[in-house]
Amino acid sequence: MVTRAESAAATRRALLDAATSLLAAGGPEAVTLREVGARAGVTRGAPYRHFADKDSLLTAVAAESWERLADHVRAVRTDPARSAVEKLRGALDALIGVGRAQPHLYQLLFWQPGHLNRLERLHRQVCGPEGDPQAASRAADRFQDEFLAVVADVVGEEDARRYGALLLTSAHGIAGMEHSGQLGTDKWQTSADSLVDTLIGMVTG
Amino acid sequence: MVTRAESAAATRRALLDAATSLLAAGGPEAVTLREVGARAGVTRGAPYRHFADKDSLLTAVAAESWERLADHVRAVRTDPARSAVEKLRGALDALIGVGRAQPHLYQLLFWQPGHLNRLERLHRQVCGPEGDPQAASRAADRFQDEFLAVVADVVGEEDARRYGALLLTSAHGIAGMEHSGQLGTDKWQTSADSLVDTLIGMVTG
DNA sequence: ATCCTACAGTTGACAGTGTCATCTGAGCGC
DNA sequence: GCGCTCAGATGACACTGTCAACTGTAGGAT
Repeated sequence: MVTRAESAAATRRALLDAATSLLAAGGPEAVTLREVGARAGVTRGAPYRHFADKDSLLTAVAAESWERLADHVRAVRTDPARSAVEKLRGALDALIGVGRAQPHLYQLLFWQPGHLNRLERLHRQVCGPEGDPQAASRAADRFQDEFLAVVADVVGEEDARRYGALLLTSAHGIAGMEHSGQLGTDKWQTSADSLVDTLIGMVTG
Repeated sequence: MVTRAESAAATRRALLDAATSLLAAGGPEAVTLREVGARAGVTRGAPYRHFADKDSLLTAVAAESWERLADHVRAVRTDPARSAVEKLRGALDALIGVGRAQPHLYQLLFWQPGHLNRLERLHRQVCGPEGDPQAASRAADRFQDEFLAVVADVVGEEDARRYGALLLTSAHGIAGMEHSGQLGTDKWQTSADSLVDTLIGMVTG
């Protein structure tokens, strides 16, 4: 037998897994609450016991992904076998790799939180904190902190912010352009990896 | 009195204007064919006489926006009052400016075409060309050509591709991060404009 | 002038969707 | 044991994109 809390936690986990899987397979349009519920073994109304609405569910998925990304960068950063520059490359590749392997999820990471926070933040100020949509922002923050630490190991503390912002935005842009297929053309005669090389060369040279 | 062709062209124009307006105001979710039709003075079924489906309508909106962007960069590039570096700044600001002023449209520019082309290109190969979804890609191509020419004026022909790709992806990343609100935090202590400065300094210095 | 055709636009219908009010039933404190 | 709480089920509603069938008129053919 299982306690009620355990059952509820398992359902919530199953809902998140189902949403993540559907998002990866077919984008946000494919994430329907009915299908999410079905894959989690519940019906369409059940998600509303765990998330305010569909956007909250997707925001929770984004939060988990940010957490994974932050953990990964932390693991890279504390790997004694890598040099500082190799760690930087690992961090950049991590972000771009998500864009490449899971474009829908990647888009969610940078789109949903911003879209939500603009409106929901005001909403939370009125209704009081609910803890949910903040989670994505905090997780993204943690990723940025890890990334900043990696950059600091390469260019030093005082230049970390300046170069970190440039590196992060550039990596984000590379991922986005690659995702939209505008880097694959022979017009630019380059690749994401080559651009990362150039980027790293700029801050180390 | 108006001819039938004139009437149809006017309706198509009104549909595009309505879709553009709705997109700017409330994002893709707010663009409903019923509301688009209502604002254009027709009913919900009318758009299907001009566009295959909702995605085609949005792709047409994206194509028009790419055209405007390309025209703007061309105007900047051929402005005799500006230096080469000032032209580069103008081109970068144009892209970032769209991201700032019309985030939903900006997202459409880089998201929809890539998402569609991946699947639709195969579809067109079977059903024969329809001319519509290609328009967005061609317009985006024209923008990139203009941008490439601006970059060539600064760094020379042979380095234009290499630096052009880096500048374009970086600008895209800056726009995206600013849009998602992740540049506004005091963590980075920088701004989109400041990053553009750094970027230009890197390729000119 | 009359018929005919092409076609822009209308209308009714259908399958899905997110969301909510209401109901049900089982875990758990008393 | 009783009763409360809450996870989940269910019915309903408004709204969406999409298509088949229909209507009316511009404009060429006779």
